[in-house]
Amino acid sequence: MARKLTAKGTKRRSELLDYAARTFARDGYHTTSVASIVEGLQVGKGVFYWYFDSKDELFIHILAEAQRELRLTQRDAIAGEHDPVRRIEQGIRGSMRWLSEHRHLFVLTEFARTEERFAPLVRAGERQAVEDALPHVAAGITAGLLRREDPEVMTAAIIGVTSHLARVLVLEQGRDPDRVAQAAISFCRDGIMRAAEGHAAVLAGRTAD
Amino acid sequence: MARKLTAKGTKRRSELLDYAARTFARDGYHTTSVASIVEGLQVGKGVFYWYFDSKDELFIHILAEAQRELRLTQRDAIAGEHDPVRRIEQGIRGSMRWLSEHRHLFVLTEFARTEERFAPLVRAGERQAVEDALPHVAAGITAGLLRREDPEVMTAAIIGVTSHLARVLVLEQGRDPDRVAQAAISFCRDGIMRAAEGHAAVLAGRTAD
Amino acid sequence: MARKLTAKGTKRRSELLDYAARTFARDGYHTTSVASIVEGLQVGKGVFYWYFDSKDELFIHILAEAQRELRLTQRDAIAGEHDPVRRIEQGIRGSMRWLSEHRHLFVLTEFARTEERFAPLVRAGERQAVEDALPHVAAGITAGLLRREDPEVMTAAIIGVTSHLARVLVLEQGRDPDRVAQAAISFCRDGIMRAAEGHAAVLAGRTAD
Amino acid sequence: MARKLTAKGTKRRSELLDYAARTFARDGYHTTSVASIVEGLQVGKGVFYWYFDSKDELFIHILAEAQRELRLTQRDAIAGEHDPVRRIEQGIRGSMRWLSEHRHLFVLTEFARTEERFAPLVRAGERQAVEDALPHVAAGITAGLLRREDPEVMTAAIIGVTSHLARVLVLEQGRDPDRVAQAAISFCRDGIMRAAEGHAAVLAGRTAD
DNA sequence: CATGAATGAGGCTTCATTCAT
DNA sequence: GATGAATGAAGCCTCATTCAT
Repeated sequence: MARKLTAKGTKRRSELLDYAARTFARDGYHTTSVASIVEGLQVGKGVFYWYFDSKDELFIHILAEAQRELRLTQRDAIAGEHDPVRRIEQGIRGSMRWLSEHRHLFVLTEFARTEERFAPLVRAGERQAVEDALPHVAAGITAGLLRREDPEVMTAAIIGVTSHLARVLVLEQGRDPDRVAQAAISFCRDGIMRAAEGHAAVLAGRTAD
Repeated sequence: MARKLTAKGTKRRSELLDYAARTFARDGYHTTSVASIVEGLQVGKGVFYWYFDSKDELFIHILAEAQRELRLTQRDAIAGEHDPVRRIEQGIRGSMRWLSEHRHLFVLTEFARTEERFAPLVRAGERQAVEDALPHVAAGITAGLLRREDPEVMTAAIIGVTSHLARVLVLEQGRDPDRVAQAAISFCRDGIMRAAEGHAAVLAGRTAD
Repeated sequence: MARKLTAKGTKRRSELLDYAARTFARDGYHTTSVASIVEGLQVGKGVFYWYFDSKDELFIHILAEAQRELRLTQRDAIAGEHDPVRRIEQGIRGSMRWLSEHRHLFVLTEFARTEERFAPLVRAGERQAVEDALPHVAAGITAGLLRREDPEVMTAAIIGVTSHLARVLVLEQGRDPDRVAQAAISFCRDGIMRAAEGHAAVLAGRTAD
Repeated sequence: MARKLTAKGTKRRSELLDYAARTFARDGYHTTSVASIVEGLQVGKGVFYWYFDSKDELFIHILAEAQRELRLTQRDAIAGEHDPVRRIEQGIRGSMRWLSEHRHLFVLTEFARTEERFAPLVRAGERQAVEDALPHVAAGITAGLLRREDPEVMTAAIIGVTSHLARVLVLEQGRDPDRVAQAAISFCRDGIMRAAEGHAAVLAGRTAD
């Protein structure tokens, strides 16, 4: 593609992008036909193929854009923050808010994972996310703030908590994203155990298994 | 359907179920045609429709069966364990092992969420999972073992950690499921923060936000 | 086919014949599958092909049998009657009664006409019906009882009135077949015009067209 | 459907309608595949579904259109005629001519009656036909021109004569429609009995049954 | 005789994509 | 830039028929 677009053209293109993304998310990628997209926008079929090479290309574009935006949001969220723990917390907050505001893009990632031609993109994005967060976790460990565990595992766990709570509590149950972010942070920080003595005892039991 | 099946028939049916599940997982639901399934099993097309009403019905069946099996595995895993915390830990171990052994069923759930005709099933299964785990979390709180937080949130977070680590570390990176389970447990128990003093300080900062 | 059948076999065969005929009539020939027939009778598919070579053969058999029965009914109805006009009347009565009692066979004839492989059978049956009735009409003319018109046309018209009233008034509206038969007879005998002088006048008008 | 069609599109659509109707009539509805229709018109398979939602929908459209046209023809045929008897006669003439000119549509109605999803349409059309003709018959009775019998029965009988003679004499035997129409009229007017004395005698016999 | 299982051609329909205007 | 029309491969499913047991 890479066409030079007029102002009107640019607008058309984002309309397509946005409408398609929402429809894909609501009805599924395969269930949504190109015909239904152009019909929904009241334009001819030619329009679609004027702006995009194919349905797949359009989808990939949506996906890439979503990843880019989420990443920018996270970057903004932690800007000006230097404490590694706070950076992580702000990252969680930023992600949660973005996910709640772009819920339709969330499910698209999920779908993309299920087809081999799209999956690499998702995996790359995920690796990127880990790479982005990893330094802060590592710094936290180095600074003696965080538990001395495999930082990659920790990072993955944080992402797991954040995205799952986003889906279940924010998207499905409609809870307030900031509150949920706070809960995710709290969980990630301290886990479920009551602090103090309890630890040692149970850990002892564990080791005995 | 609900056909009376002979021994041979029962076997065929499972073959179909299993082969289809693996193919759906590998290539995607829509990308896998009924034709390719029967071809893979070297049988005529009619065989498929002798055992299943439709491709959708088959898929739903696979999904339901997977949820049932995972649930049974979890039940078995915590059987004989009375301590709530240990129950949770064993639940995580059981789930992780099952997910690693049935990785193909994992991705199917992910896909199912992306189409409205399948999504309700997934959501129901997820609610079920929360309901199954919730009592143990609640019991842990009552017993003074767990932090006094919204038990539903905690449960969801545990599930989020478990499933995400299963995917990223076990399925994608091929790590040992038992080790990953242990890591998940550790994260869920204690979070990322180094115990002791750190807490109060940062929490104070948090409140000031 | 032409298999030697045991007593049980003969019964099975007519069960199939009857059930198939009713189902064909209710749902249509193509819409009724062999599978649905054997299922409705709670037998295996082998049974069907034990008694009949094919679905088409079965249908043709039903058709032929129906024509034969109707013809026998008509023969019985006019037996012992020597007056040509009365013979016609009794033929109408007999037909009407038979049609009302075998309504499902009625619609099958209608369908058969729409496919070239069955149509000849229907046409042959219809020719037969005309040939059966024609002599009585001809005799009526010779005897000076009936109008001196093309007897074939008259015969066809009588059949048309009978079958159409059977369908609309008896089958669809549920009226009493004997009453309808009487109405058909009355119409065929005297037409719609009031007797006497009216005729000439209008006929004169007609000729002037 | 309800698509905006260009001139070319409108033409295509009629081609499909017409070709399909003729093929359905010649070979039967089920025996005619969508594939054979588009092949016969030398177009791609998609063309069919560009203009119609389904094979069934197309068929229903053909049916409805045929009923509409026949009705218009009848209306035209009796236009300018005020005498009820003449109206009936002209109606018969018009119908006969139309049926002979659209013989392929005739058999389609017959088929439609044999499947429950189409049958209501046919029955509705038939009721309409009766309703259209009924007033003239009733008027004829009131005016003392027609025999004082149940007008609905008379109407149905007239339709029965007309359609049956159309099929047997015009379509199957290829006789001249105008001549057949005249014969139908004659039959409907006066029946088969020679006028005058015969009546009373036989009617007496009838009553004695 | 009878059953459950299997076959595979063929039917209807969808849909990404292309094209003439 | 845009439209309606067209293409045709491919998908899901049905069903008459056959076969092993």
